[in-house]
Amino acid sequence: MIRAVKGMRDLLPPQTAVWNRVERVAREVFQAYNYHEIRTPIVEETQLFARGVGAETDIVTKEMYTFADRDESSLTLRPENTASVIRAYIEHRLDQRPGVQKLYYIGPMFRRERPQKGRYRQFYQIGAEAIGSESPAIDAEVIEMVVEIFERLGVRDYQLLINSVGDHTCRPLFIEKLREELKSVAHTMCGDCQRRAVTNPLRVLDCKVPQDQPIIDALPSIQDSLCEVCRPHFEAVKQMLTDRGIPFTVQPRLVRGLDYYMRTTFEVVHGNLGAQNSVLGGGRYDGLAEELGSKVAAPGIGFSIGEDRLVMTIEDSQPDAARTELDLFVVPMGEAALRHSGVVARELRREGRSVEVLTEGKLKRGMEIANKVGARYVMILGEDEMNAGQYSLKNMQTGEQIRVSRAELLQALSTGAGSRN
RNA sequence: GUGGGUAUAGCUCAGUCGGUAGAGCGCCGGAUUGUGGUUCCGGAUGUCGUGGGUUCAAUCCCCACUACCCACCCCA
Repeated sequence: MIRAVKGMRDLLPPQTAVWNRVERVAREVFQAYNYHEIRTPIVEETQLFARGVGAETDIVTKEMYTFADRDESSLTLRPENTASVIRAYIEHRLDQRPGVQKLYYIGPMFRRERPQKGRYRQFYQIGAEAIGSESPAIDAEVIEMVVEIFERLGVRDYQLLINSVGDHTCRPLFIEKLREELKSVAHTMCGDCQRRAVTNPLRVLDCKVPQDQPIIDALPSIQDSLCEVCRPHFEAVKQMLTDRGIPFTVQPRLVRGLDYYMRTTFEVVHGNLGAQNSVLGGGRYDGLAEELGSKVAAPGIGFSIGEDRLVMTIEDSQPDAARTELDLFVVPMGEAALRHSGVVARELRREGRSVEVLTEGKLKRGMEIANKVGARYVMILGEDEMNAGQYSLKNMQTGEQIRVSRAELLQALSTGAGSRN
């Protein structure tokens, strides 16, 4: 048997109904904030991610699907989409368009990690980028927008964490300071931290080993090291979130794994997700465009939602979210009735009803299937009905059955004929 | 890349102290000639993950492998 490759899954109905709802709501929110869709290729030159995401990051060093094209150029399946969006922004000179460019995307990303709960090798992200402004007002608006998506989806029990990781001026200074401090205490920490203390001191702050927590608490906080530019920027973001009544927690230990983040970073975590409890991550990336070779600056901020994880939380908390809907199930009896059913079904479908016509099997079989697929109504079309020029319409919820003419059919479906009030 | 767990029907699982397997749900048919949901009756489906070893005999014991799940790492 040929199976889907490791870490890549088939999404089947009725589960796909949840995915569609998530994507529909996201698009509605993006529309409300004047964000417009961008679709970039799934394959890019490997260089884009090496330079954009960071040559030393885990994503680039060990998680990318990279392969040689037939002309020997190195291509990579996108592990994330921000680098692509910035590439497109530069390539198509979107800086020449008026105002801040507000773009969103929905699509699959690829990282070759060991799969586990909430982590797949092909996973889906819903993300947005606001490019062309350094204003903290944009940061606040972007964060507000993600909260709006969660709210409209009815997701509860999530927590918004924010931080500022500084910029090219203050972050290197902070890292040095941290490295210094760690020299004296690292040997008392877990093995991973001892390694990180040398390779990537910021990640020490992220350590979850309980014994290390008191030590980490005593380490310097980035919040105390922000420079004259970053500090007021972060203060303004917090103020504007407070203005909007959006609850948040400042998490000074929040460090993101992609090199391009600077100043504002944020994350949304949710319980019931297992170890991978981060359902959204984002932040500002003011130097990214230049890193990718742009002559013009393109300061921006963006986020991406782990759609797989978001869908998981909704499936857990809203069991009826995965439900398919069918307005009418038509059961014709005989060749003439089948032909007639096709014509009537087309009419109703054009009026926006979902209609299914039974093509084989007897009436009883039709009723069973209609019941199992959850059809609201069944229309029976047999000899009696054909002769009378009327259809039998049965409300599957109440069991009530009435006779309607072809002209009355649509109205009967709309008004919920046969239902109890 | 590392660690732990699990592999038996479509799904969730039981089971055989070694004698080639069962339940619930689901699916199909019947009781019902033109009426579903409840009920009753009946049915189909498994190379018991793969390969090797021990044995008269292995789904069960031993070895190896593979797959899946969870966790670490890291991230969405």
